[in-house]
Amino acid sequence: MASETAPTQHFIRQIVREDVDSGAQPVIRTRFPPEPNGHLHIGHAKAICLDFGIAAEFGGMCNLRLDDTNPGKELPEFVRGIQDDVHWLGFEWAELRHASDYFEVFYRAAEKLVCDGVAYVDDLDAGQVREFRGTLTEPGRNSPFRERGVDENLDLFRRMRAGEFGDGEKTLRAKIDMASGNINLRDPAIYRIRKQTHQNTGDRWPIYPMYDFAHCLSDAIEGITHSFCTLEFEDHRPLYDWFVDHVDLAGHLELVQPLLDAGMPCAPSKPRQIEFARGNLTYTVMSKRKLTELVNEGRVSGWDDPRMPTLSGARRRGFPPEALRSFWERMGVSKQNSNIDFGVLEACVREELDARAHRRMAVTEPLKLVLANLPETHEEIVEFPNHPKDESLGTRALPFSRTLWIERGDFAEVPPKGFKRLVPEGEVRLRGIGIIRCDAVIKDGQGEVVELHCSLDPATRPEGTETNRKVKGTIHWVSAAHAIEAEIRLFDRLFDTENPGEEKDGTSFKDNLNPDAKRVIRGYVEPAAAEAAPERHWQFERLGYFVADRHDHTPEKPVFNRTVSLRDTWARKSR
RNA sequence: UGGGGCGUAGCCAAGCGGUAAGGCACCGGGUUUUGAUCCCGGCAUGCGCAGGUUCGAAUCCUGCCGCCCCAGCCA
Repeated sequence: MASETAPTQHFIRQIVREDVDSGAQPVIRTRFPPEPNGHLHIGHAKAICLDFGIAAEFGGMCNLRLDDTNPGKELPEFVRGIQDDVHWLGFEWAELRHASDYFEVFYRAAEKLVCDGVAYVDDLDAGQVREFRGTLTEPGRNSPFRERGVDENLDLFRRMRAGEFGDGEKTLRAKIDMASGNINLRDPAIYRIRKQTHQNTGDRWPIYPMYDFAHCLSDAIEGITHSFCTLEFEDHRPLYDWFVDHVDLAGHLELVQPLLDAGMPCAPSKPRQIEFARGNLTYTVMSKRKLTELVNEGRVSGWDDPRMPTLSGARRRGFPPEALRSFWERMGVSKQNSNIDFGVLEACVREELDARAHRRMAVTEPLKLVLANLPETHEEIVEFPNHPKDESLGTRALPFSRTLWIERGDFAEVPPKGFKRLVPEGEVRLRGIGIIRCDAVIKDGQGEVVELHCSLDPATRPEGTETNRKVKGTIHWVSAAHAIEAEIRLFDRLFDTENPGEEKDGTSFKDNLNPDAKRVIRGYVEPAAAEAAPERHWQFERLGYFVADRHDHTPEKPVFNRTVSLRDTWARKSR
């Protein structure tokens, strides 16, 4: 396992720490609250790590709550996907909830606001509401329906619930302040009419609560102490507090009775919303709209395409969940908008995989190499360690024979300066075998190198007298007669510009797609690599980290995805 | 003369009045049967700018400048 660096101090940890130490919040409760209207991506992983991580760190609990208050956008397929992704990342929720579990409570809470005279039914349509709202610099005006009496409001609201009105005909609004500089406080909508089937509650409700109303009350219902969300909700916080305070679930437990009756224990809290900055990554996009476009237009094979920044894509690509977690831990949490270098993530992936991926040999661009001084029939099995540093990972049997495949790039007739691999008349070490010398270069009619004839120095074999003789290069190989042909999918960054989502000067983010982000080739792998179970990670020595494809790989027809290449200072230098 | 946030190295980020942590990247060097890993060293006289307070300021005060978010019956 990769070594965990000390947790970086950040403001959220400090706040929670203080609340715990002062006794203000002896038990920490958090929640991860996605809307089930799409798939989770690496950006969501930051929130997941924070929500679940803080709870775990302070001995508290974290719920998974599906914020499903807008029917029509939400699908059961997404709620399943979200659960899978959170589990895969390595977290377990205390309770799985849906905001829709609380619809009855929300409704009662809304009736309470009506009775308290701080909510009213408005007949204005969407366009009129917009006109009355004012602008960023001008105050809004009161709706003509703002001063309706409590009885009329209550009657109207009940009829909204009974389904007597059509979509958009009426809304329930909070009576706050149409002149507020904070537009969220200009009589925000609490309920809208939407006669649409809901993914969890079917056709039971013709009206649905708005996010601002449902979210804070859901938090309170679940006894959430610290409610983390992203920066754009900062100006919603006054409204969050307004609803929590005016509804006052803790002081009106009758509102929560439906939950108690349903056997859902409930001790409402006064949750505190704390905002942090999202984490963006270079060379990719995270917006749901853009990701959806890539999927729908067939630019990628699906939500779990290994090039996608979705969690299912990262999984298929071979990014270990531990790497995603250590990545976000390393990045910290702050309120500054950021654009994190994709290389940091890759470094985390390499760190994790270096520690635990078994080594195997594979050749992606084969060139035949014959060890001419070995007998035609020479064949042996060498025992080779799975890891250069961790002996506990054991060994595997590696077949070796007279005819091998090596990497075409490991031979050069006219070597560039600094080249350490095989050249005519030159020597190089064959990994795990010994030192070979290139005696002859065989070419075809076009002058293309098709075969190398080499001789193996027996004294440099592991049991020989000159095992430790030094040569400058070591190359990898597979035995031609024993190697298994495999499909190898070489993945790279999805986009070839740092900020593909910018779309300046009328360009589309899709113009920045990296055409080489996926290359499918056929190569050869040693038998012990082909045997892998799906999702097994290997390091193909000198090439990179690969994973057996979750869906397409079988030992008979192996398919490996390149997760990330090895760090390559040679390629960088010779660039 | 709308409201809310944010400015510390190329990218993240700690710092909470006592003299700029750490990671990634980058540049040197060492070890190495993976040009990997690992190990050592270098990388902000400087914290958006300008003033002020103080023995002492990235930290406090004032004024500027820059960037982000908000006018859904989305979340």
